[in-house]
Amino acid sequence: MASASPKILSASPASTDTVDNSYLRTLVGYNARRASLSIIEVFMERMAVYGLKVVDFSVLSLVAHNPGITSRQLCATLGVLPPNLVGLIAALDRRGLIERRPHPSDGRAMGLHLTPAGEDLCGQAEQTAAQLEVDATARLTATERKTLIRLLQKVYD
Amino acid sequence: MASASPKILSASPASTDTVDNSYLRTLVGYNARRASLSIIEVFMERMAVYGLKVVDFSVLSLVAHNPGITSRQLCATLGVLPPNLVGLIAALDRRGLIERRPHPSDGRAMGLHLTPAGEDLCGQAEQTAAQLEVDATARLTATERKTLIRLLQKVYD
DNA sequence: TATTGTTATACTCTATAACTATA
DNA sequence: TATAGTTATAGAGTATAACAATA
Repeated sequence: MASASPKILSASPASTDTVDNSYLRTLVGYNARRASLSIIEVFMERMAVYGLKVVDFSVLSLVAHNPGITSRQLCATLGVLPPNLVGLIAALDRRGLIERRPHPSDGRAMGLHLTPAGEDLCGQAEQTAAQLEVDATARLTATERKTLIRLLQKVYD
Repeated sequence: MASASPKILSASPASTDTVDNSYLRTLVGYNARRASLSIIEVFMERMAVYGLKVVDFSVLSLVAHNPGITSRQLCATLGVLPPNLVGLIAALDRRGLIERRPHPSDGRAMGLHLTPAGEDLCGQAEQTAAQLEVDATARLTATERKTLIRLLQKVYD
């Protein structure tokens, strides 16, 4: 965005819209958060088409690749607390995307499974996610994208 | 954490604590969010010593490097909405860390400045942040850390 | 005694509408 | 008319405590 009337720019540091954030930009945390938010933003937009929030997508995808997974395991994997997952699971159940079946070996737990409708929606959503990722990181080459993922995993693994 | 009794691991996919999240790990967004959260977690812990939240630190640092900056400019730079910055600024003012002076050329705005106490605290916090960054990304070499920052900025710039 | 799933609830963060005073 | 700062408020996200059923 080219700014208008740059004539009166004086020596005063924050006079117009020029803010010096060069120090914050030296911090990994600042950059990771900014990049994360910019990708999540696109994620939210495109998942809204399916009526899914980001965490809904994560749940569907994990259930798809781990049929019979329990709520407790989802919580541990996604960093969500059990009480906050209850309503989310119930909503996906009500929409007919997942099923809660009695766990084969633990009477307390429920095994989660995708319904055919859930399989279908999850498949579409995963394709959308793959495309979205490329779009949201369009300034990266394929190699850079791989490097970025490798370094990010090195941080949190 | 070594898991106990791995003997009874059967063919059932999500029987114990083994969850397959390999698909999610192919997504930049997932990895960026996980890495971001793991760094922010350490950030919160160490900033708590100064009674600062992450956003408080960002505000102090931006005011330090941009004396006279306005609330509006902080909002634009940090992605915070104006109503949500009001209480935050007021609290830093009450603590004697920043001052709100009338803006020299715009009667509606207030220019923000650090007090001597604010300068002091911000300096300490910035040093803590620099050390924290290295600790929170200890598995990265200095070169990898630089590369990571460059790629993250390429995503959101 | 410990754990799964659940309810109720509180706290924080983020978002929207509307007002005031200045531009 | 538009913008800076503010108030009030609503909504989403995240947190803890406690309970019933089962291990």
